[in-house]
Amino acid sequence: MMQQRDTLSTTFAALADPTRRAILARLAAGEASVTELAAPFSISLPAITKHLKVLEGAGLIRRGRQAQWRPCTLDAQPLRDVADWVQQYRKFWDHNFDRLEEYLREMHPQEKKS
Amino acid sequence: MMQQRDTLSTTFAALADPTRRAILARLAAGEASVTELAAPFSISLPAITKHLKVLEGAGLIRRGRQAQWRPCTLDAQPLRDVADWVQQYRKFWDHNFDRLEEYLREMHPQEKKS
DNA sequence: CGTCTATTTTACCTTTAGGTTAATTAAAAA
DNA sequence: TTTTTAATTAACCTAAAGGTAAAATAGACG
Repeated sequence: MMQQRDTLSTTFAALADPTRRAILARLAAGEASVTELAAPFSISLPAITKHLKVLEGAGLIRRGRQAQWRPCTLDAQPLRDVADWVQQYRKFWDHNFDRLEEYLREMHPQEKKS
Repeated sequence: MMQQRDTLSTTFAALADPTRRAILARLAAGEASVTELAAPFSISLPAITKHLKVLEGAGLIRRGRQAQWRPCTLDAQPLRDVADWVQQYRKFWDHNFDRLEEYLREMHPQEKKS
């Protein structure tokens, strides 16, 4: 019933699976092929392919071509949006939030927050 | 096929819906009843009840009782876990990450990261 | 060409997510 | 006690998520 999801929903949905988060963690260490990414898991290769499509659809990975391999690389940009979103709520758990925010304003005066 | 999800997966799944994120945003402004939370949306009350159960299951809200009302309040603790998780990837988008991390060490030497 | 390796597509299955309407519970209030 | 307001439960529907096995595609290589 939600045919065209907003970006943040797509990102969160992609992150809501431990296999996919493990794939991202692996890619943080560098490029990897589908078979390499599949190795730690007990699920089938087509299942991995599907997970990779979800991650690609969320813009969290990019895919290349080298012969018959499809090397995957991490793209953390959507994670930045997640960080920006969640940091709105920081004041609800961190009482030192105001000091941190002040620091960020001083440190990166050019980076405007929405 | 995933009968008992890990905490982070449950949290991300709860956040993967715009209605639920809007409910959290509303609760950031303070306690609200179910009817109040439902007001901005065009979906039925039972649907809201379900969303609230998902949020409660993820530990993102708590529910009280006042007469026939069930006031909801925000609990941002799981969002802290999200922030901790996503910040692992900060170096992939933020080149000033190292400086920020250093600052955090100086500012909050008592707060250890996992 | 035929074959091996890497990956995807197809077709299918089962469970879950998100929604509905109608009925029910709970508490206040007339 | 009956009614009104607030919210949930029950029963149901449809679509999407996550998985499978088997077949198909793509490219390297003997």
